[in-house]
Amino acid sequence: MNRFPIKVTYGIMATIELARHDRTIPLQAKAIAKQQGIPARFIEQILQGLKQAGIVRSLRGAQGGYTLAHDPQQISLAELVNSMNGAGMPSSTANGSTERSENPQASNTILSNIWAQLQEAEQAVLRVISLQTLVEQYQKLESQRSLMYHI
Amino acid sequence: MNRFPIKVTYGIMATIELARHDRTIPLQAKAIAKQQGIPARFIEQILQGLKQAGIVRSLRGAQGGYTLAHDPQQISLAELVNSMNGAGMPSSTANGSTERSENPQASNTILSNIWAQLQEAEQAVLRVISLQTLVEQYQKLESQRSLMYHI
DNA sequence: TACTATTCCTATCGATTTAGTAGGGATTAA
DNA sequence: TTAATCCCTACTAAATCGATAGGAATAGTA
Repeated sequence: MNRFPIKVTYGIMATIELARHDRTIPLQAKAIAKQQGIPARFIEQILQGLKQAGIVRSLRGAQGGYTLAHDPQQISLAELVNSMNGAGMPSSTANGSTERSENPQASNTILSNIWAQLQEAEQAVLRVISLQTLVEQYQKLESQRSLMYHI
Repeated sequence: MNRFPIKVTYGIMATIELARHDRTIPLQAKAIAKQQGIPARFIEQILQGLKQAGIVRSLRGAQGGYTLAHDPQQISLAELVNSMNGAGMPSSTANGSTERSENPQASNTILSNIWAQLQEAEQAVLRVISLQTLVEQYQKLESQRSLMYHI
């Protein structure tokens, strides 16, 4: 059961697709959408966010498209997920303080602290997974799938 | 920054309040609401969920209310959080399969696996924190707060 | 130059979830 | 019998999620 927001899921699928593609040739949003079965106009938005985060580069105009800004080994899943959850994404709240009331209650202090621990535990998992690893897992699963059809 | 759903936050606040209270005497939803500044009709619903999960017991009628079902040392934060996120809560989807499409894509397999790792990391953090610990932290912070007023 | 393919920017929209509110029935101590 | 309490169900406003839509800006190519 994958409970990542669909935006995060799509963003990761897109970067996997970019990583599998020749990095010297831009890959179009439309091509990624078709390949991975993602709504084209939606993946455009997500790619904008990934660009803002410096994870992908873009080239406009005919023959334009997107390329990875760095080597797949240098991109951690933490970077990917954080860039799509947090600020900088098109649909993120531009507002400065949408914080929940921040009452100085003891319970709030305690829960904020526990929340921070959970965040750190999550980051620890995500930091050790690279895009390269994802691509390798992807290729493996895809080749298994093609073997299935062979039987 | 506390980003637990407010339902979870309130539920934890309520159990802390119950743990601070004489366990042989039921504490009313209304009293908890007043003490912790939670909407009374809302905390009622949440307490229903905690009851279904076996975390609190209830007594109906005049002089009724809620008591903890177990010793605060025996109740982990994992139990609390899980009981309020998952099934059994009044507002949970009773529907059997609201799963997201479950397409057999490789990317979905990979992300499901990573999601499971994140869940386990979260549980590992929550399992080692007991309600007793929360109460101790709460008392400490409250006493600090009363010292502040003394200066 | 004109044409076409592409990214980029902003707005809108329907469905779902969240955070409550509301009404009233069931139960029980006094 | 009455008042206090939990219990059950429905409703609702606001936020968030998962898109869709229109069109401006840019760049390669004929």
